[in-house]
Amino acid sequence: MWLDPHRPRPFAFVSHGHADHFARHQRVLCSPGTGHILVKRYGVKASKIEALDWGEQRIINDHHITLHPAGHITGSAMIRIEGPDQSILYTGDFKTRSSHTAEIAEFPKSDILIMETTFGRPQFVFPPTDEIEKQISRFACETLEDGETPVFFAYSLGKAQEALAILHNAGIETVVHKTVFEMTQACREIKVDLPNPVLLEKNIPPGVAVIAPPNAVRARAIRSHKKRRTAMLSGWALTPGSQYRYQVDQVFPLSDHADYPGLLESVEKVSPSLVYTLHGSTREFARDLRAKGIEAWSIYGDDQLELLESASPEIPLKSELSRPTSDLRGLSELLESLTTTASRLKKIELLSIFLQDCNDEELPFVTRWLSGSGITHLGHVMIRQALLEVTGFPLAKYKTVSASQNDTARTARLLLEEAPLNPLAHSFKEVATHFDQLRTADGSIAKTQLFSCFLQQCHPAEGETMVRLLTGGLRAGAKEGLYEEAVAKAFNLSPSDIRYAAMLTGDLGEVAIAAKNKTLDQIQLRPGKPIKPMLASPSENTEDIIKWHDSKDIPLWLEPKYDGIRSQLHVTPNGAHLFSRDLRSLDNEFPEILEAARALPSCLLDGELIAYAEGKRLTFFDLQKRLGRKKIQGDLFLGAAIPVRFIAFDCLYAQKSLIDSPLEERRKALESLELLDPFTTIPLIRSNGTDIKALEREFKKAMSDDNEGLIAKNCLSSYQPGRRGQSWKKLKGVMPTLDCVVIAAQQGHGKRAGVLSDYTFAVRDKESGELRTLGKAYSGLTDNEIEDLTDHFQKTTIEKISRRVVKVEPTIVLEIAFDKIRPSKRHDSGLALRFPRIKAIRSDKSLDEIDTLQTAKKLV
DNA sequence: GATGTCTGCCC
DNA sequence: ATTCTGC
DNA sequence: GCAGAATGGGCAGACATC
Repeated sequence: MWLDPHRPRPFAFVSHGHADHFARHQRVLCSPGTGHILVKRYGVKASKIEALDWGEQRIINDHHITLHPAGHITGSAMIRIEGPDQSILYTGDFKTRSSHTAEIAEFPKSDILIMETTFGRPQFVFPPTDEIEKQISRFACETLEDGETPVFFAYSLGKAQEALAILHNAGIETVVHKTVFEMTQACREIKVDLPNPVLLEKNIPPGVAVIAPPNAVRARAIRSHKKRRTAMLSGWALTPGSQYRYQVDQVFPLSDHADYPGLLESVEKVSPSLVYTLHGSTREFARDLRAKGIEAWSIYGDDQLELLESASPEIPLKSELSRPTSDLRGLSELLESLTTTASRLKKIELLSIFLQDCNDEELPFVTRWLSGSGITHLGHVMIRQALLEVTGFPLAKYKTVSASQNDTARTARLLLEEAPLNPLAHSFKEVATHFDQLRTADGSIAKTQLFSCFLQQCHPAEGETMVRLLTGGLRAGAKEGLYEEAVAKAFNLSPSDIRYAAMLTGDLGEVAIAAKNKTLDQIQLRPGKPIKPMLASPSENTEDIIKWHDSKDIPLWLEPKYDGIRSQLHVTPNGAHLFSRDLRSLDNEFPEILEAARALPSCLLDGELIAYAEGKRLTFFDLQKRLGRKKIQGDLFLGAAIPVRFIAFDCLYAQKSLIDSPLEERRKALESLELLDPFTTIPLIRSNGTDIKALEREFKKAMSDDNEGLIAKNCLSSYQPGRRGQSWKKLKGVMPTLDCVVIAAQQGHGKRAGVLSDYTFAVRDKESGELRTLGKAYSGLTDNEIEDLTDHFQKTTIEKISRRVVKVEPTIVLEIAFDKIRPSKRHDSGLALRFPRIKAIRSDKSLDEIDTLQTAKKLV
C-alpha cells in the first residue's frame, strides 16, 4: 500500500482531495468525505474507493488500520497503521485549529510519526483564527463601502469554502468562481454546513465579494473588472514581501496547515519515539525536534511511501554524516551537509572525504562544479520552462511555489516532489555529458527540452542540485579558498601549493587530479590555457593612490585606462587564442587578430581590445558591435568597418612564465616583442610615487586624451590573477551628476523581492513642462534606505503600471551620478546614462528644483 | 517580414 | 560596470 | 579584503507574435 503517491498505484491511501495528493490508482483507501470529493472532482468511479469511517478498523496483512480526522480540509484523514511491534501515524496535511469546514483533528499515540512540516519554522505563528476572520470581513466591508469589489484568492477546495463561510457569517453576499462553486456543492452534499453558492457570471454584480482560485488571477471576468481590491488567503502571508509576490493588495494568513506551535503540539500528543518530516521546512523542523530530544529526520526526496509490501515497513533512514557516494545523489547529499554545516573545518572534512571517494575521471568534473566553473548557466526562464514541462503544472502553480520559496532551486525541489518522475542513478560522467549537451545545444528551446528530460530522471533532491549548479547559486557557504583547502586535505598536500597551482590554471579540477596523482609540479602556466586576469581596485582620488603606494624608492607606474574589452592573447605554435575577462573565448569574434598573431613568438599577453580606425580610437559602443557575433557578415567582414587593435600592457609568458616576476621585468619582455599593428604596447608613465602634482597632471592628461582614467601599478609587483591582491589601482574621473525625480518604482528579485528596489527617474523638459525618463537605478542605496523608500512609495503610489512596477507621485529627488550620457531609444527623454547610480537622496530638494532635459542634453 | 521580449555578455 | 553587505 | 548579491545600458541572437 502507498501513502499519497503521485503516480498511479494498485492500492493507495489518499489523505485528502487536493491534486498533489492524488493520482489515478486502481484502488483507493480514504475517508468517506474524501471519497465523495474524489468522485466529484476527478470523476473517480465509486467502485474503486474503499471508504473507512473515522475510528473504524480494517486489517491488511496483519496490520490494523484506522483513519483519524486531520483537520486540513473536509474529509482529510491521517492513517494509523498498527503492526505486531510498532505503530505508525501518517498525517497527510493537517491543522490543529478548528475551522468551518474541516473536522477537528485527532492525534492518536503512535511509535513512528510521519508528518508534514509545511510551516516548520519558528517564524510561522499564525494569529488567532477569529482575528484573521475579522480582518477578512473588515477588508470585504470596507472595500464594498468604497464601491469596489473585494476579490479573494483561495484554493478552490478547502480555503475557498472557509472564506465563503466567513463572509456569509459577516452578512456579505458572495459569488464564486466555477471550480469553487463545484467544490462547495460537493462539500454540501456531504453535510458540510455551507451557504448555497452563487456562481460568478461574466460580469461581477455590484455589492458582492468574489472568491476565486489563485490561478484565476488572470481570468477575464476578474481582470476586466477595474474596481477591484484583491486579497490572497495563504499561510505564506507571513513571509516578508508576500503581497508583492502574489501581486495582490492584501494578504491574510488564513491557512489550512498547522503553524509551528501547532506542529510541535501535535508531536507532543502523538508522543512518538521517531519522527519523519515531509514537505516544506523538513530539515529545519527535524533539527528542532532533535534539539528537544526527539529523534527526527527529514525524508529525503522519496516522499512516495510504500508500506506493508513486506512484513516490516522499510523507511529510508538518513544520517547527516553518512558517507556520500560518488554520483549525483551523493553530490546532493554533500551539498545538503555543506549548507547545514557552519563549521569551516567540518566543511573541509566533508569535502575532502567526498573528493577522495571520486575516481580519476570524476574528480576534475566535480571539483570544477563545486568551485563554480565548467558549467554553462541556464537562465531562470529556461529552468522554469523545463520544470513546467516535467511536472505538467500550470504557470500559476510555479509562481505560487516560487513566491513562497524565493529560490529557483528550492522551487524546483518542491515542484519535482509532486511530479511523476523516473529517477535513475546518474554518474558524474553522465552529468558532465549532460552539461556538455546543454552548452552546445542551439537555442533556448533545445536547452529547455534537454534539461526537462534530464530532470524527469532525477530525484527531487537531485533536481534541486542540478538547478543549483546550473544557476551558479550553489550557496553552500564555501568559497574558492575553502575548496582549495579541501583538495589539499584530501590528497595530503599544503594548501599554499594548491592555491598556487589553482592560480596558474584557474581550473581547480585540473589541480585536484594533479594533486591526487602527485603531479602538481607539472602544472605550469602556458600559452593556450587562460588564467584569470589581474584586476585593479578603485580609488577615490590621487591622494589615495599616493597613500596606497607608500614608497619613495619604488617607482609608481601609470597607464591610461582604455575603454575597450579586456582580453588575454595566447600565442602558441599551433595558433592563437583570445579570451575575455571571464575567460570566454573571443576567437570567433576577432579572427583577424588571431591571424595577425601568428607572426608573434609563443607568448601570453594581457591587454585591452579597442576599436581603432583612421588613426583614431573609436568608442566602446563601436567595438561592442563586434561582440557576440556568430557569423562574420557583410560590412563587418574581417573587421573592415570596425577595425580593432590589441593594446598589450602585460606579458605573462615569453619563453618562460613571468607571473612571479616583477612588473619591471614583464614590461621588458613585452617591449622586446616589438609589436606591430594591430598590436601595440600601452604608453607607460614611470612616476616616482610621491609627487602628487605630477600624478594629478598625468591624470588630467589621460582624461583629456579620452581615456577612462589611469591605472596605477607598483613596478615590483608580481601578477596576481583573479581578485586577490591589491597591486593595481584604478582612478576614474569625477562623475557628472543630475538631480532627477523618481516617477516609478519596481519590485526587486531574490532577497529584494519584498521591496520596491529599483527606481525610474526623470528630468523636466522645459519646452513641454513634462517629466521625461532618463534611466533606472538602485545602486548606491543601503538596504535601509531602500526599505524607507519602499514605504514612502507604497504611500504615494498612483497606479500599477504592470505586475512589478508602480507609478508614484514625483516626490523623491535623487542625485544620480553617471559615466556618460548619450542618445538612446530606451527612455522617452531620448537619452540614457551609462553606469547610473544613486549618489544621494536629496530630501532637501523639491520637484521644481530638479535638472532639465536641456541641461542633460548639454552633457552628451 | 517586422516587431517585441528575453538572454548572455561586454562595459 | 557599480554598490552594499556579511564574513 | 573579499566574495556574493543585486542592479544599470547596449549589443547580437533566438524566439514568439502578429
